[in-house]
Amino acid sequence: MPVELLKIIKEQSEIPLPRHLQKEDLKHLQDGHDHTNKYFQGIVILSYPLTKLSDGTDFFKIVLQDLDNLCSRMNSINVLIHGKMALDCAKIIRHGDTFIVAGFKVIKSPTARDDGRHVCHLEVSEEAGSTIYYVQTKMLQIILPCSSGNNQDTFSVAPKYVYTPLNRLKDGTIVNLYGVVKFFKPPYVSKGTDYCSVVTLVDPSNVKLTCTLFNGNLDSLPKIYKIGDIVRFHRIKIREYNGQMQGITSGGFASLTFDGTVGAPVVPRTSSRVYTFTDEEHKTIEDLRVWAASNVSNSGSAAKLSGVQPMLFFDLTCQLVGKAKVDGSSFLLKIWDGTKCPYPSWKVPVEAKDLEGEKSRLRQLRNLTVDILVYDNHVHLAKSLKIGSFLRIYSIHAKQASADNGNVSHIEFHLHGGTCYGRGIGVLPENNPDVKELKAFLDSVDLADSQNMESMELDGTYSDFTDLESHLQRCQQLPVTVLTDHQDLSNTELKTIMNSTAPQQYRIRAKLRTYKPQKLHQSVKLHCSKCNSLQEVPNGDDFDFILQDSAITAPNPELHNTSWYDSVMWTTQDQKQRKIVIHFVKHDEMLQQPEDTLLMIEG
DNA sequence: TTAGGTTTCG
Repeated sequence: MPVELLKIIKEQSEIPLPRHLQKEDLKHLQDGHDHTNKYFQGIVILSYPLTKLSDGTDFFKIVLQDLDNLCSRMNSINVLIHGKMALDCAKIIRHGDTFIVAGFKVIKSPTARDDGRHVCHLEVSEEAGSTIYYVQTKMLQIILPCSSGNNQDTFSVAPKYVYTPLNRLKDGTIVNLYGVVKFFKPPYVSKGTDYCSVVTLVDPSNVKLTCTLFNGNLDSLPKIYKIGDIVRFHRIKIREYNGQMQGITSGGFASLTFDGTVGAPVVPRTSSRVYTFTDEEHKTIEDLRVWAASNVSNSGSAAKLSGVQPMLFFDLTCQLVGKAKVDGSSFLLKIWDGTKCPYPSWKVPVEAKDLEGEKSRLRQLRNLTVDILVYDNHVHLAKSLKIGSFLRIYSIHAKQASADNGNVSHIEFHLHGGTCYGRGIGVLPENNPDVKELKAFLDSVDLADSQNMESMELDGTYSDFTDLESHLQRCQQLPVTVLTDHQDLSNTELKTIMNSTAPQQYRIRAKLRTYKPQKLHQSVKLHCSKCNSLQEVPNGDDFDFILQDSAITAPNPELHNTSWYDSVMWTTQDQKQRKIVIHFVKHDEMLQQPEDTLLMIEG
């Protein structure tokens, strides 16, 4: 769990907590109990000086009072904060503020008998995966000139940030800014030492800024998941590059990212342990959302597997079911999104021993999973992905592969190398709204239904019709064909007809399984009016052979110089002394300029 | 340092 310390300067009507967290009552805090996904909220009534433990760890102790249990005799609890979080908390905590903590340990309190507080205390640290949400109830009006050397037990300094609109950026400055994400590349491993993410922002000044962000820690780059997300960057360096302003990470760079949807909760995504977030800034986000709704197109290329278009690129939100190494430069991801790809998709052959993932799950979902082959720079990230995690894969190429070598035509999914068009893989957290929606959908998928799909394929009902071109043709047709004839007959099941004796008249409604002739040219025959013989139109190879054959026959002089072409004949200089005739086709009985003339060559 | 938006070619 990320460690966050949320500091709201003014009183806030609603504290933006992740939805999965539930409030825990003071009475229910007991050691040995599961407090996962629970938070405890209290008012700071006492804090002790920041100290160091014997092992050098920073240590800060506070006492929280539970407002819901004020009437009970025992209504306070000790909270012991360790490490970096102790330092952070000591800087900002004041009596009377609201302190909310999740991801704490509940330990028997050795001092309970003496201090009369709760029999347990809470242990809070980064290592324990704790998160603190901190609400400062009163704005401190005094801005101290310098924060170093302050009595931090008494005062905290709320830095006043100034944000520069994108049309006011100057070369060589370090600024704070807001922007709506117009384009982004999810973090990828650069050729240097860091992760890199490229983000293009716009704002109501209608100026675009492309930022190149580097950090050795993946978590420190902005957590952008889609076009239209809103970011707040602090301390980004502005430089001029190719005649345009460019943003680049500077030493103290920090970012917050917000969902850009109007009306969605304003909950920042960040890895910063301490950050300010005022009512004023809350308003800025809401204003930017409204502006973006009509000024930034977020009609990206998101698709479901059921909606993929061959030969196009698309973004997919999905769950990882399996993964396997293929070779040095490519890696296989088996994913599903609960929908069925309407085209036969390829299965990348891998050794069973190389395939990671729960065997029973892979088997259960095998008709709904598709293989995505990722290449080059994406391999490193792909390898690190956890089975079951939720992903957004950006700019997957749905490549149409035609039938050859005994394969039916099918669709292949590639995540090619490079990062053009934001190509890459992003891991979505469980609390992401799109993930929640996908999870709910995956839970609703009737897996028995997909098993039926499989049995259809096995008996050929489906596989005889898996030619991609046929699918494409079928998709282009109207979905319903109304037959106007024989309306007086009701439909009869094929089973009944098979068990009946001929002749009978029936009307059926059935799915097309196969048809003949398979190729259009087989529908046309060559007919000789003299001998009345009927022949197949020759296929490609036979046709070549016939042409070769005619090449050794001398041109027919009777066919020279007609009303619609002029003919010229010459004899080749080689030993074969072939006779070749070129017929220049006339247009309106006139010869054209040579470059405009249709030529027919004989011999 | 890295990348500096604008699809691979497996």
